[in-house]
Amino acid sequence: MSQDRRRWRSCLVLEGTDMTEEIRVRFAPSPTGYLHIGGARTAIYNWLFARQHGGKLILRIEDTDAERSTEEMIKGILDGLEWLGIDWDEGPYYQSQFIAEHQEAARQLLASGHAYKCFCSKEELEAKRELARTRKEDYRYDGTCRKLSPEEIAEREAAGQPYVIRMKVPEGDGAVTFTDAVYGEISKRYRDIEDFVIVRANGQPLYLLSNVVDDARDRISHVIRGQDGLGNTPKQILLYNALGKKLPVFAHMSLTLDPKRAKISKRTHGELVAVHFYREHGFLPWALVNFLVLLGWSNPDSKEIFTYEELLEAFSFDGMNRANSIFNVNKNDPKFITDPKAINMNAHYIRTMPLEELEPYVRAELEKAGLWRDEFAGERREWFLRTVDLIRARYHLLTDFATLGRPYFSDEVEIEIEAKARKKNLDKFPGLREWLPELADRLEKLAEFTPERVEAEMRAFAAEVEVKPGVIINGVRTLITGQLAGPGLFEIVETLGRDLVTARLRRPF
RNA sequence: GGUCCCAUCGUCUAGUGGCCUAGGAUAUCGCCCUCUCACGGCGAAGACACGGGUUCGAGUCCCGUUGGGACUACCA
Repeated sequence: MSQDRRRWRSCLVLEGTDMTEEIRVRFAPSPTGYLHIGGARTAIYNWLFARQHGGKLILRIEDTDAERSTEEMIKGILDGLEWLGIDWDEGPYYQSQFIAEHQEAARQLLASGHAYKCFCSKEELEAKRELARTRKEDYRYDGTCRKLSPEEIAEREAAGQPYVIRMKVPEGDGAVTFTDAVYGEISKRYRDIEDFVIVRANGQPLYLLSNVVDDARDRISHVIRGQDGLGNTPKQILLYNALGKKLPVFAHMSLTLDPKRAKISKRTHGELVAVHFYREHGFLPWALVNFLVLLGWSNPDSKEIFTYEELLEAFSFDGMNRANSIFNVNKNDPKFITDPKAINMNAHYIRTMPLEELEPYVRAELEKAGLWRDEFAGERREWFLRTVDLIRARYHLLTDFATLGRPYFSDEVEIEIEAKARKKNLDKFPGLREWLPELADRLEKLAEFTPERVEAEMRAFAAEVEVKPGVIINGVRTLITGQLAGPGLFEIVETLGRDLVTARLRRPF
């Protein structure tokens, strides 16, 4: 990578657009049923760029692949965006509604001599391609129909021969050259571009054409998309020029790969790469956004945790990395359901965000698990928030509140005891079978049930039965929470309250 | 195969020719804190793909090799 590329990157963004012109970007997913993290990342960058410049984000569904696009498929995408907090200003527009316009553009190209009708059949083409392959030559459409005389064309048309429309790529030594806002100057020689098809034999326009026509109509000023669009950009530029449309600024972003360096996809990774997977597994939307924005982008002072405002301030194409990045998921890892850094970021927000902002998320988890009680939002709200605050530092996912948090929010006595905890804190000291119920009686009689008094009582009790305080303390923790680990015991005791604590202490184990 | 793009710790990355004995984050390990586990604090280990140039000096510039990725459809 050359370093001078960096220098003009920031200027370039402004260069393509004078100040009187609106910044308009678009996110144009095909309706695959759900938003995957690669798409989400693209959407995020577009959204940030629009918001940063007071521009507009247009949502366009590229649904021309009819079989694949259903109402539900589209909804999956929209839900994902909405959950992430990405809002758009126009749309969703549907590419399929503009097919006539795409066809009209092709007619215009035909009329202006920028395109031509090609009567070669698929079979002929395949044969030529095969021949080239056996000869180890590289194949490009040979332009047979480009040389057809008007008479020959008329003749074939009269005979009802089907045809596709091909773009007439300029001949000679020239090249298409453009400056990408991330990748710098990209150049592709005409001779390396074949006369590509823009309209099928059945009259359906191809993506390359549709995309350009749509972007031009929607007055897109900056095309921010995955690097997989980089190779097609020269062809699209040819189309823009032939159509007499102004070029947008192109900004391609590196791709997101899996640990085997393959492009992440629904096929090979399934749910793991779906935004809704993260939603269902207890991610905070902003934590995901924050993580995703860092996948391929960074800022000079290495800041990693951003508020929305900070991100708007900091974001720039200057920080885009041109190298693809790896989304570090290891299926089968019992400890990490996804990239450890993503989880860490989620945990960071869980333990540091304002309690009132966390509250609705925890509530939703508890509701899902049947642990929610209305009083948590009413007379016990203060207790609820304090309890959330007490346990959140060791949770990584919102779902932890419903699983690991169960002993805290449920008033059932027979809380399940983890095997490891039972072994280490209960079984190891058989005396606890007598001591713990006895301790329950003593706690019952305590004048004041405060952390201080409970602690004093327990330590005194430990001294009486001649064991280290830890034996009693850990035994109590295990019996009243079922867990090996957790907050300080006396805080737990205070949160659970006397009745629950003594009840759980008296159960046999 | 052709074209284009890319290459710094396991992963995300800083790096704009001397501030680099290569910095941060995460993950891992250790110590401190402590009733446990986290959090927090401190520390350890861990990278410039390779080879040539250019230069007084190269992670940084150039060339090559290797490796990876994308594009290359009458898919989007």
